[in-house]
Amino acid sequence: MPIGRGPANLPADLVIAVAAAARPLVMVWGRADGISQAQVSPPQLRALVAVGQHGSLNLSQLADELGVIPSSASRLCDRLVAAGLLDRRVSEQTRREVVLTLRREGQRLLDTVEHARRDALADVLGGMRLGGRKALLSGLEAFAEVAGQMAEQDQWTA
Amino acid sequence: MPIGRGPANLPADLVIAVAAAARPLVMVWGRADGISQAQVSPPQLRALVAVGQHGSLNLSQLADELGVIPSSASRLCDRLVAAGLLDRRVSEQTRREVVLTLRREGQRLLDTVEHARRDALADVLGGMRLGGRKALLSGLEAFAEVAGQMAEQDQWTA
DNA sequence: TATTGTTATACTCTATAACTATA
DNA sequence: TATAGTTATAGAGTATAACAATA
Repeated sequence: MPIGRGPANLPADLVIAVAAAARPLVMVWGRADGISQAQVSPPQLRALVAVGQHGSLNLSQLADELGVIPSSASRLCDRLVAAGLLDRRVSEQTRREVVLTLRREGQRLLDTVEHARRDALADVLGGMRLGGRKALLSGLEAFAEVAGQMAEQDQWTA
Repeated sequence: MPIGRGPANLPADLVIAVAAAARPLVMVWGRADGISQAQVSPPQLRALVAVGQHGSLNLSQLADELGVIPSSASRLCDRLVAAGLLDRRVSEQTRREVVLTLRREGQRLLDTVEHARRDALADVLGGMRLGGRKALLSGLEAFAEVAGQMAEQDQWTA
């Protein structure tokens, strides 16, 4: 068990309840990705998101982010470059690495997806009471803070 | 705009904040799916989840649930049946339909994924304060209730 | 004739293995 | 020699189109 973690006397009921209650939010979140499928496949969208979040990545980093091997990531980039969504050029520092960045069209696609995601969330939030919205936001922020701390810790550990 | 919905005077800031705060929860949720990848591909897992949630489905219903065409769903089922996770038999009522149900191994795989999901959530929940956990649960439940109502409404509309 | 499902074909995603180029 | 990336090959996922079987 990782240091400073573990099921710290958590009632099992709470975990089960959160897992059940979170499903609709996850489904609404994921639905927005669908509007990009006319232009790119789901793996291609994930690649664009990964590059967008980091600003730029090399091929191995992208493969790690996607949980695939570099070979697969390379082929994925072939198609994104061909589609004009991604830029792949040789690094000027170390000429055996490549630098992946979003092209304008790629960023535009991510913006479209993010906009659709907000619309989908707003659709539900609009039907909630003020108290529910406040609880949701503060609860998600508390979750995000702890999750972020753990991600940092993992980075140091690994 | 659908009747009784729409961005009902929602501050744009709130929507943006929720969209940003929800991302870590969605990521933690999705991470659990990874443990199934030794046995099945992501699309295969989605198919098992869909069948598991409905108890049984015919091929067209499964295709609808997955957002693919029946042809693709048919091929997907070929492999799940071959893997011993899914049962496909001709309906006794209408002999041109098939009835898809989980086999014991398929249900066991879903249970494993659900368990991993709860572990991943518990890992973060354990690092949160009591107030944060309460807010998260009540907020998610409020979201889920509204999302559920909208899903019902859509079913009648469609 | 309309509905349900399967099969043939082609393209994408992926891993394994073998390769080239750089450090 | 080790690292970064690409290419060849093969199996899985998908859509389009054509088909068979049932209602």
